[in-house]
Amino acid sequence: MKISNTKNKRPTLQDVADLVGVTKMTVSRFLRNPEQVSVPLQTKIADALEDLGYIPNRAPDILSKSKSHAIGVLLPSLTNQVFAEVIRGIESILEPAGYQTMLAHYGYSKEAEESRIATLLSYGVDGLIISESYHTERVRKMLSVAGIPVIEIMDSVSPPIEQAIGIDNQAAAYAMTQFMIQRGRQKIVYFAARMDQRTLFKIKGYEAAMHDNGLAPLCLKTNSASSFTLGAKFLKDALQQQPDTDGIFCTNDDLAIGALYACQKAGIKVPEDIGIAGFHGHDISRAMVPLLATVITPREEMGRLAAEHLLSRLQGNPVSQRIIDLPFQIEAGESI
Amino acid sequence: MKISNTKNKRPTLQDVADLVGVTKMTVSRFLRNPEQVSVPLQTKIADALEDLGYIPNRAPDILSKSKSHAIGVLLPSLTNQVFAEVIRGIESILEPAGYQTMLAHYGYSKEAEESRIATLLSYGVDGLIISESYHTERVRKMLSVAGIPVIEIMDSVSPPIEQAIGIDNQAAAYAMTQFMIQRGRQKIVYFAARMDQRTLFKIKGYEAAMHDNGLAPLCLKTNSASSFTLGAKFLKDALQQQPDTDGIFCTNDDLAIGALYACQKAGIKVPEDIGIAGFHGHDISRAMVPLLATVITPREEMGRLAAEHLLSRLQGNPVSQRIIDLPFQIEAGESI
DNA sequence: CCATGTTTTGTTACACGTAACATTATCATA
DNA sequence: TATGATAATGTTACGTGTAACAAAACATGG
Repeated sequence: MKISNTKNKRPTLQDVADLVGVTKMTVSRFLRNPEQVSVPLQTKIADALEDLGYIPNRAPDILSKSKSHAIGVLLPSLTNQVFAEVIRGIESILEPAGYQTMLAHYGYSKEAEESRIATLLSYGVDGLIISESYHTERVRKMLSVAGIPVIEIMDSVSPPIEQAIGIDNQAAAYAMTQFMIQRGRQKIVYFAARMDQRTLFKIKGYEAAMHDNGLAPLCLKTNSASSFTLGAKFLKDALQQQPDTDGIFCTNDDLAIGALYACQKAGIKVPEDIGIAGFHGHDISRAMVPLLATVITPREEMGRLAAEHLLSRLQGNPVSQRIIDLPFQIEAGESI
Repeated sequence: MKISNTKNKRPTLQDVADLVGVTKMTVSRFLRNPEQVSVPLQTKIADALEDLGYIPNRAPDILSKSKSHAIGVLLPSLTNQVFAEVIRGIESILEPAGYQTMLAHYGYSKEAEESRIATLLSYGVDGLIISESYHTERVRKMLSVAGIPVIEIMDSVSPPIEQAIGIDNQAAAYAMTQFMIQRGRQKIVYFAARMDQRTLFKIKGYEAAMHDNGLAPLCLKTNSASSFTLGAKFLKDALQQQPDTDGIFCTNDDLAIGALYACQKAGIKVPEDIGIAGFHGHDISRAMVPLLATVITPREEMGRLAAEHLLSRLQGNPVSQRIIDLPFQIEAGESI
C-alpha cells in the first residue's frame, strides 16, 4: 500500500482508499454503485471523498475504454451568431445526455481545419460534428481511421462523409431572389463575404434566379468576415457600379442590416427606393424597424438534430438517413 | 511483439512500430525529434505514420504527466455576443501557443457551474478561465485541490481566487448614468436582465449616481435572458410606471436596441423625447442609426489578457497582479 | 584490431480507474 | 457447528506514450 502523496498533486482514488483503509477498487465501486459497498464503509468513503475533494480523472477511461464522453464540435467561427445558435442546439441535447462538448474553430482555413480535427481526435472524442461539406483528403482519412461517427451540418447538398444535416442554400437563395423579383425588383445586387462553400451555393442560387428571369446578376464579393460596416461599404460600391440598383440580397443579416443603416444615413428609402433582404433571420432582424426581409433558417434545430443523430449513432444505431434536408422559410418583413 | 490489430481500432504507436519493424519507442522518438532516429528509418517511419493515418493520443500524457495542453473556459453563456468576443480574445492567444480550449457554459446556474468545473477538471485541463466573481464553497475547494492556475474574468472588484481581469462594472454604470444626467436626463430608468453579479454591480452604480444627483432610481428587472424583444417590453413597462421617463440605461446593447426600435415604432423620438444608452459597444451599436450611446468594454482584450496571464502562470511565473482593472469608455453616440 | 566514445535502438516501469477474476467475511440453514 | 450461498473486499492486468536506464551498433584513433 502506498503512503498518501506528499506532493500536492490532486488526489487519486488511491489517496481516498488509503485514508479509509481499503483498496481503490472499493472506492471505485462506491463511486459507480454505492450499494455495492457495506453501509459503514459508505459513509467513511463519502467523507474521505469530500475531505480530499476528489475529482475523477477521465484519462484512464479514455485510455482503456476509448470512451471520453466528449463530442468534438468544429465550426468555422464562434463569433458568428449563426454558429452560436447551432451550438446552443447541440448543447441542449448533449449536455443532459452527459456529454461534454469540445468546441474548436478554424477560421475558414482548411489547414487549420486539419489540425483542429487532429487535436480533437487526439483527445479521444467519441463523435464529431463538423461544418462545411468540402474536406481535404487528409481530413477524410483521419476521420475514417478514427472510426467515430461524424455528422456534417449546415449544408444538405454535397454528398456527406456519413451523414449531413442542413439546408439547401442554393434553393434558399433562389427562392428569395425569385421573391424579390416578384415584388418588382430588377437590378438586384448580391453581397457576399467569407467565400465558403455555403456562400458559393447561395450565389449560384441567386444567379440562377436572375438568369431564369432574364436579369443580369451582379455580385460583390470579399473573403473577409462580414460585418455591419462591410454592408455599408458594399452599398456604396453597388451604387457606384450600378446606380439604378433597386434590390440588395445579402449572404447574411449582418451585411443586410449594415446596408440598411447606410441607406438610412444616405437618405435612401427602404423599401421604396431599394429593397433589402438578409439571410438567417436572427433575433434582431425580427425586431428592427423596418423588419428585415430574410430567409429564416433552422439553426438551433440543426444543432439539436445533429446531436440527436450523433447520440443515436453512439448507441450503435446505423445512419438512418444520409441527408436530412431542413426547410427554410422566406420572411417578407418590411424591407422589400 | 504484438501482431498488428485486426479490430479496426485506430492505430497506435505499436501498430506503426510493427509496420516498420522497430519498437514503439523509436517511433515515439521520431515524433518528438526526428533527428534522434537514423536517416533510413526516418522515411520508413514517416511513411508508416502516413499509411496508417496515425493520430496521437493525449490520454497517456494526461495520465502520466498531468499535462493535457487543454485550457478550460467556463462562461455563463455562449450565445451572448459579449462572451463570443471574449472567447475570440482567448483563442487568439491559446491557439498559437498550442493549447486546445475546452469550452463549457452553465447558463448562469451555480449548480451547473459546479458540475461543469468538475467535468473540465476531470479532463485534466492545465488551467481554467472562469467568469463571475462569486463561487460556491465546493467550487473553491475543487479549484484549490486541482492545483491549476485559475483566472477570473469580467469583473475587477470582488477579491479573486487567484487573479481577476475585468472592468469595474459599478463604476462604469455610475459614469454612464452621470453622463446622461449631465445631458439633462432626470427620469432615467434602468433595464436589467439576467440578474448576475455583474448586473447587480451595474445597478448599484446606476442607483448611486441617481442618488448623488438627488434623483429617484427606477429599475426594471427580470431573471430571463436579454433580447431585443425584452427591450421593447421593458419600454412599455417603463412608460406605464413612469410616463415622463426621459432616459433609459440598459444593462446591455440588446435591450437598448430593442427599446430604441420600440420607440421608433411608437413614434417616440430618440434622443429628443427619450435618451437611450446601452452597455458593451457591440459592432451594431457602432453602425446603427442613430448611433447608440454605450459603455465600450474591452471584451476581446480581456480574453487575450486572461489567456496571456494563464500561459505565463503555466510557465511557472507567479501571479503578477491579483486584480487587473481594464478601462471602459463612455461613447456618447447619437441616442442620448 | 582493440579500446573508447557516440549514436541508435530496445526494455521496463509508470500514470489511474475498472473489468474480470480471486479471495475472504458473513449469514442462514441443516 | 458445519456447509454452502451470498455479500464484501482484494488482486491482477490493461490501455498508450514516454522517461529513464540498458544494450547494441557503429565510429574513431592509436
